[in-house]
Amino acid sequence: MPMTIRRLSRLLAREYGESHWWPGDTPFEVIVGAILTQNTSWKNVERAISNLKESELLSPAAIARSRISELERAIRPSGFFRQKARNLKSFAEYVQSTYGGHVDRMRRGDVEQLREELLSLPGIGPETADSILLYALGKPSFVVDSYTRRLLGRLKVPHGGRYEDIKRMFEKSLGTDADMYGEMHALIVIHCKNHCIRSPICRGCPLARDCPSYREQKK
DNA sequence: GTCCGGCTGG
DNA sequence: CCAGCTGGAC
Repeated sequence: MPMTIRRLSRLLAREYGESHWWPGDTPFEVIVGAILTQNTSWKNVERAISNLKESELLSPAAIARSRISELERAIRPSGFFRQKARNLKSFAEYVQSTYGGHVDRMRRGDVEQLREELLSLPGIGPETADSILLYALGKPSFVVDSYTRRLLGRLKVPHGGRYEDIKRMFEKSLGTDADMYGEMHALIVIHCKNHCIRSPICRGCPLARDCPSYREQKK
């Protein structure tokens, strides 16, 4: 049976249950995490966020008025610290000037327009924009990451290949519920960390029966 | 395609 | 020791 998104979500949910994922005490903290975790393990992001807390640098206002050098020192454990410090500051300044420092006000208005707005900021690409929309603001905007691409590739689920193509494919199959999107993306990450890593661990994989790559390999 | 990067786990 | 990390900009 060819794998569909619907079937994939059912199999992963059965295997891993609910994840209740993306940590963060406030929406702004979730956004900071989304920027810091770019191509970086969450463990290192936790250190960086912990440093920001100790330095009282976890609000748009505080970051907007902080010095880049101060930010760099705090977020150094999360890697790419020079660009991420600049990007954090420009995001904080954007929240200050556009939303009066209130992240919650970002929820108003059209999702597509807000997405474009986020994409126009430095250091905010498609995945980070969608992570912010989904996990910080609760908007139904599906997140596509390298794990998602790898998994679809192994399962040989046909798709256009571009970010927006994959995003739309998931959104068509999953309805318009933000919680469903969040859960699905989380399940994909958990699954790929467990099994669908670069050199796959197919023993015990809940998708093996439906995975063309597994069947090829077994020959 | 290449660069950015400290840190973790094997 | 070194491969890889829930990417993005150029």
